[in-house]
Amino acid sequence: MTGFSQTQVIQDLIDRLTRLNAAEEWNGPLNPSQFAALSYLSRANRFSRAPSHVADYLATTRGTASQTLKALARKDLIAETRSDTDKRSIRYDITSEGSDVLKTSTGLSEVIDSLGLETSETLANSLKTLVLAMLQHRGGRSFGICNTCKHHQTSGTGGYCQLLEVSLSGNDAVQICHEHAL
Amino acid sequence: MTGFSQTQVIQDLIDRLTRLNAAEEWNGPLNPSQFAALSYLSRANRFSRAPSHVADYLATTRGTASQTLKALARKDLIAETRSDTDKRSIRYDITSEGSDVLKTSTGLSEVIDSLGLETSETLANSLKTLVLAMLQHRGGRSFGICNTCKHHQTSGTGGYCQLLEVSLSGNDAVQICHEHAL
DNA sequence: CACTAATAGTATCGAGTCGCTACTATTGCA
DNA sequence: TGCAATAGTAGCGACTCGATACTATTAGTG
Repeated sequence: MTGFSQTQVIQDLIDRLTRLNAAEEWNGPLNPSQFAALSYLSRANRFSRAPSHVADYLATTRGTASQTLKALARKDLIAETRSDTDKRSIRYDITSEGSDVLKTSTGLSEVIDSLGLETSETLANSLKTLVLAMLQHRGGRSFGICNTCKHHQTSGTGGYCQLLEVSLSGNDAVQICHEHAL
Repeated sequence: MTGFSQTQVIQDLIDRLTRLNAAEEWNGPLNPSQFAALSYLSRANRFSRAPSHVADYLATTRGTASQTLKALARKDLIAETRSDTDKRSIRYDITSEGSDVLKTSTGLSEVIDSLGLETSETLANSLKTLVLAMLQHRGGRSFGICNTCKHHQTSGTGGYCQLLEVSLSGNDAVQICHEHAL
């Protein structure tokens, strides 16, 4: 009798998109969680590749993230490096095998590519708004690109982070940082 | 060094949205899959509540869908009804307990509600385009609302389906049908 | 400087997803 | 009548997921 509210419609669309994407992401040897973690590690800078950062980014717990990372390490797609300065912490770097796995394009990316410029522009903006609102709602970090951060200082080749007090390579500066703030 | 392509940005946003939504959907006694299946059953008409339809809608296999539905039935959130005409097929109807579980609002719906009319309108349209493209890409059904279908005929109180050759209640006509076509 | 708290990571548990293969009924069709 | 298609399920192995409990290590405070 009653129709559906706009909120319900959107929620349903997101749910379906989620499922379709997940079905598509069972790509090769990885499941969606592993794929997401691997993809994150490939784009995060060296200060943001610890299990706890992955957990934050994937909106899960440290325990679960730890297991997922161990699974990826078992497959030699990532390699673990212990920190010198803090003996508790670990950093996972992507291996060349890991990079190769990410290169195989998913069904989703093909679909997005076929969407047309204006449509994908609108889509990107809508999604950005929604994701930011979600993050704010649950008090999560936004994880932005290093060189768009208020702590970033340009200097010669790379840059400098005023928060961590380290100099940044050109590569560091264009990757995702967990400390990102505006 | 290199930036990110628009496609990559969108794919990442969808991945994050997926994870945030999934984290939010571990609502009460259900996991995301169970929640999605229950939600679908609450909105599907009586011709569309079989395990295979759920599998189609959730973009998974019959085996997995069967297990998820058994789990929901064990919790008395849905009840199974065997068909009289086809002794192979089963229909799962939502129980009142099941409806109650769906009433608890998720974090996602709260966020969408807070988004503003214009923004949510744009979001809905973008998502619709993307989901339809995804479905087309993988050859899935669109699962539209019964009374927007080309087989639907208005008649007095409810309607009539020319494909299934059955008369429809007013309730049937506003629910999701797996046979939906334009 | 010692002691307590916070933090980083992990192991383990139980329930469940997921793709897959194999299997049983039942129905449709030629 | 017989064979193929269809509907649903069981079981397998790998894995996710939240939760809890645990070990190191580091930070902060008196």
